[in-house]
Amino acid sequence: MDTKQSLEELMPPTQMVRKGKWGKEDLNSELWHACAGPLVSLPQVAGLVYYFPQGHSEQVAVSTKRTGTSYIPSYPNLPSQIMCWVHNVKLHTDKETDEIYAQITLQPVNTEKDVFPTPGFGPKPSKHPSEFFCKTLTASDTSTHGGFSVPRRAAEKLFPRLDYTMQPPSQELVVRDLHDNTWTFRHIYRGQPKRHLLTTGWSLFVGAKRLRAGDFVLFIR
Amino acid sequence: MDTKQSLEELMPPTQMVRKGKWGKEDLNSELWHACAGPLVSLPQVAGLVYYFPQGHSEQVAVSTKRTGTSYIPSYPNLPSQIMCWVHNVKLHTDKETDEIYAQITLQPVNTEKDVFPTPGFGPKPSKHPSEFFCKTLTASDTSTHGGFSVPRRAAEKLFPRLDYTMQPPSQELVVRDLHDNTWTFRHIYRGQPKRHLLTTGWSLFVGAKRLRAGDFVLFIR
DNA sequence: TTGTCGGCCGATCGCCGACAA
DNA sequence: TTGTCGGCGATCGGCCGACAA
Repeated sequence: MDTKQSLEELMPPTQMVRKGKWGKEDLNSELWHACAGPLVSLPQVAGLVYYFPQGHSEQVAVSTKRTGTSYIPSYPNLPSQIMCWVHNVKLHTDKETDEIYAQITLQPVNTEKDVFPTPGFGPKPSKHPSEFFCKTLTASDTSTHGGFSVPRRAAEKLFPRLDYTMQPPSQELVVRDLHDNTWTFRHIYRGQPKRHLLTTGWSLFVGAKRLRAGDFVLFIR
Repeated sequence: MDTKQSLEELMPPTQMVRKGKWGKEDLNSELWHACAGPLVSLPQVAGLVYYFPQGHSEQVAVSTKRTGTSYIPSYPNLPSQIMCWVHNVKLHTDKETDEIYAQITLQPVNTEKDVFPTPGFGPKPSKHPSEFFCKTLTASDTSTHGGFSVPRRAAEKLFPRLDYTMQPPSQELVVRDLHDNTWTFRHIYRGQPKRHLLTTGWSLFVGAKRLRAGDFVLFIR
């Protein structure tokens, strides 16, 4: 199972956000979109969209692996697309896997005229964070043998600047995940050649999130 | 959370049964009743029972801790007791906590005459195992520091007899839980004064079942 | 009779730079 | 630049009898 881990830096100390409950809407919305990627944009509440029943049905058939007697009903007389009014859009994250998804409540309408027109319609682009970094975890990253190797650019762009007069330079990174849980990592710059590492605290995170090589983490500022 | 752990000895090697799926009905039924205790007896399928809606509603209200907007509906015109025909009785165990419960399917009837009479009605006592032992776990039992201290009477009555010519006397105990999972424990008789202990394998069981001091285990033969 | 503890030893964790891809 | 490894010290797991409740 691939698990996307998102990390958000709001301000020093660094914060990491993981999929979860939405306490601060702005914060988590940005994180959610960071995980979803730039190609995903959600419809606006009170906007008009087309709902494609067959496409949805096929998605459900693939994503739910039912066994035995259950089956997917088909509705031959259903139109291929249904104009709908967007009642509500709610961002979610799976509490176990941190996988993100959105819950969109739709109400069918016959024509556009059935809906009270609202100025400013149309696909408004969602806010995607400009400062982010995503890394696929290596075997060394998830092993109990050591910590997390931070790509240089990620550390320099997103993490609070280290005091390089220290020997070795290091700091405590306090980070929040999407569930509003906080995690503390030791960020150190050491080794020959020099590299950024997350050491103390990282293994707790790997264990709690059950991360495996191939999963990925996402940092945002 | 208190978790009841039941252990069943069928024949040497010793077996332990924990709440779970019902492969062998006889085996698990006996275990289920061992966990439920002697005061619990279930109605027979095709028998007649009285259903008390208010009592059931109060039970549900207590056991489900709903927060916020949900509420328990009340039906003022419902009779206090409803005569029912027992369609089905199914034994269950929670896969996470091993807590036992029964699912009883009822159908309301107006009078006894609506039901085709069957000879041999009445509360037939459920089979309760005669040879069993139950122990509340101590801090030492669940600690990572050591194993499980077996009460002398339990070991002598339920476990296969040790070969006391060995130094120290010990054997491998293979045990099955209610989910039909098997567990292997080293059973040894040692120490000064001598006592029965479960050592190797016990900590795996404690970890997998997330047992805490205060939970209890139940052995049956 | 049995719950808790100190002692002890081996396994694992986790921090380090070496080295190479 | 960064993934993997050997080295190593610290911690933890888990088996033992001592001791006392």
